[in-house]
Amino acid sequence: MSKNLVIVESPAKAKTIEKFLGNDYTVKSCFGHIRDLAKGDEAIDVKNNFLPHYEVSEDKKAIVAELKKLSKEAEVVWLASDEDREGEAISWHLSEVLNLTESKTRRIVFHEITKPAILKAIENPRGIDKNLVDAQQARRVLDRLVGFELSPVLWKKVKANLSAGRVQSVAVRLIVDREREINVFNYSSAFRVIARFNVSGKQMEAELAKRFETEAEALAFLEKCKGATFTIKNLEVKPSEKSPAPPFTTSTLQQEASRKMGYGVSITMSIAQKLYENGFITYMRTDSVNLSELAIGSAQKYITDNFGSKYSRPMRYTTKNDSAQEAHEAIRPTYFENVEVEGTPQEKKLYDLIYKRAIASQMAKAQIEKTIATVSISGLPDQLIATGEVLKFDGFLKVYLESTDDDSEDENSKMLPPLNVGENLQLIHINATERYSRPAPRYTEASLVKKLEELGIGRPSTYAPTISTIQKRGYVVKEDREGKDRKFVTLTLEKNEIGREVKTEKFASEKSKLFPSDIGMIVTDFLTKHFDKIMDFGFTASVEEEFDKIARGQLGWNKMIEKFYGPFHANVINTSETAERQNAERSLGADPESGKTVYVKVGRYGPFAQIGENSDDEKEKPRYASLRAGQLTETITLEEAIDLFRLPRVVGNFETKDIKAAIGRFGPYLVHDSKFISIPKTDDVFAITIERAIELIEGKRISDANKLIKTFAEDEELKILNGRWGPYIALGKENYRLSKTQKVDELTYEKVLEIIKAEGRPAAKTAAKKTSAKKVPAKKTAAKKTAAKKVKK
DNA sequence: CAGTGAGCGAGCTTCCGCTTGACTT
Repeated sequence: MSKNLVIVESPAKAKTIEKFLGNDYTVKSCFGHIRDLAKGDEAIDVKNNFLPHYEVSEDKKAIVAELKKLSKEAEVVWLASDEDREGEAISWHLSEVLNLTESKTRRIVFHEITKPAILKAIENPRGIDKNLVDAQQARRVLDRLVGFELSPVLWKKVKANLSAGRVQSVAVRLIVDREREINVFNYSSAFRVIARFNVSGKQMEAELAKRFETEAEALAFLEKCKGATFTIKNLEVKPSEKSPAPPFTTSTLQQEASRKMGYGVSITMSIAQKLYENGFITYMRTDSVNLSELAIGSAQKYITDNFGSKYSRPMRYTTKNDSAQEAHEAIRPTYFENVEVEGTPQEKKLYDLIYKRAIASQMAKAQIEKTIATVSISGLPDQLIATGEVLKFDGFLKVYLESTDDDSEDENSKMLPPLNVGENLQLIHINATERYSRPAPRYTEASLVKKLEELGIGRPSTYAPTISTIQKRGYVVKEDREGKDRKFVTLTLEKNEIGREVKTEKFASEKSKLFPSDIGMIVTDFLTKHFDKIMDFGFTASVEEEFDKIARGQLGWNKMIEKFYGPFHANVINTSETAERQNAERSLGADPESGKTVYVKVGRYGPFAQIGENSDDEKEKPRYASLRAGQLTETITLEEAIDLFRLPRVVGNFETKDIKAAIGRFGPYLVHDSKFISIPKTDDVFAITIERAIELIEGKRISDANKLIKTFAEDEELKILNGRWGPYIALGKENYRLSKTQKVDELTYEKVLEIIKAEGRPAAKTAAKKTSAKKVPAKKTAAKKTAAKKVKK
């Protein structure tokens, strides 16, 4: 048995480090925290100075037993968990659980997994920093107290199974606040004027510096431009430069993968996890932009060898974020020589992104020459401005261009044709187009992570789980919304005549955006009203300051918790006793048909509308109807609510049974003889005729009849069915895929069993994964081609 | 899978952070 036992957090890390150290060292992983607060409400002894009761987690018992055995046999145990608050606590828990004596234990830390860093760490051991451990205990205890005292208040006042916490509740609040901003947003429009000229065979555009608030003003301007002369009055050439972005942290990786590939944050993390486990990239949960000296050196070598030394610009980035703990390196390829790696298409794509971002961060700035041309208009004081950009030196743009969140109207700078001061331009046309202002955009998963990181809320390891939690609780939904039509006016001056056109555009269409639900809004309002301190965006930052004081030994952790818990707990008790039950009830007005009041509120099965009062009288019973997806009790109008009661509606009678039309969870449907038939998007549920309904029913009968291809005498659960993607095997409720080359006639019972066995899991899942991979928009990842031609501002 | 909208009443839910598999929800 080896003399030294080294314990790190991650097994992949253990494997790497073992190679750096000699035979005298055994390197094991503890897989993160080995102990946590006990499950129930008794985990913290509030009356006894908040004494925490820790338990070894069920899934860690085996590894703890192994570590116990190995540590007994070893002469020295090296605790090499991460150098941050959580890492220090992991080392402390290890020393407690493994009964390590001080003389036998060494605490070591390193920020990068390179041989020199590890060897240097071994030479500089220290003891466990108990102050830092206490800061972690304060963090842990505070989160438990907040979460486990607030959640039950919600069960009592809103709905069962809900949850609240320091991180998740603020995340939901951000989304609720943003939604309301959008709801009350005042759309205003103004006329944007763009002139197009012909300059010795080439075209160029110039924009008026100001916009006109009204159509009349825009029209008056165009009138004055009739017959005017357009002259280049001034040319200004300004050199400028563009710097590469720092290498990825967890948050920036999630943002770019979302913008460039359309991945949700948890997809990105699981792909990155695979790349890490395969040794292709460094650790993917990090808040640091730091690169090891070794990495900087090898990037420099790669860039010089492949692009030339003028492309190399070794750069050490520093983190701006206060809350960063920087226990790891930035996310980078382990070897810059690996331009590509083996793996799934998704893994290859994400690797490519990480690779390019890291290498670009070590490359020279791009040199850009910006030209601003001012165009005067005879007889008018106004001027038009044309801007152009020429890329003088591409630098890092050779490999990578960061994208931005705001999809603002494309102001892609173009090259200008050669121009001279005093030159008269030949006008093609001038457009004055009505443009609308836009509210702040709704959050995507990734832009929410960005916001949370800015506020110092949450950690790299929790961003993705937090986003899942708030969706799982039903506070937030991620979905697409179809845009609405809006009219806008375009005035055009061409050949000295002014034309007017009214066009239609879609606006407010959304793709994979986060929307609050009624419950999300109710819970946010309730918590903000009664627990404003915890819902404050600065709450985490202020407790972090206290944790830092604890870490510096200036404040006892129990003292800090006591100060917080006193008023908090009193507030919990008070709210629990006095606050009313929340159901977001709202009266919308009178139903024009019956004169009864129309309400909306949230019940056990979700939000619904109600006509008439609750009453004991059988005849006076109110009518109910569920709200549809996307409708909120907060914003639904009386008309929309009344509309809900038009369904289900009897379309007519067919084969002695009624056909009813309604809208369910999966959209509009018909029901006839207790069979359900979806109504296609091209039909209107409210207007569908009996003839059309019968046609759909008969169509469904035919496709159902064609569905069954083959049955087996041996097992009546087993069938060959015809589905959307061709024939497949159905066994009970499980489906299995058939290969394309498989001829259905040749399928015997034995053959089918063989296929099922080989598959090992239902075909439906695999198929779903495949399509989702395909759905990802094929946006340009390679900045290579585009970057050489233009630079996006 | 899809309609419901109640209150005689059991026992459950829940936090944030650190790590990966096991596993078909």
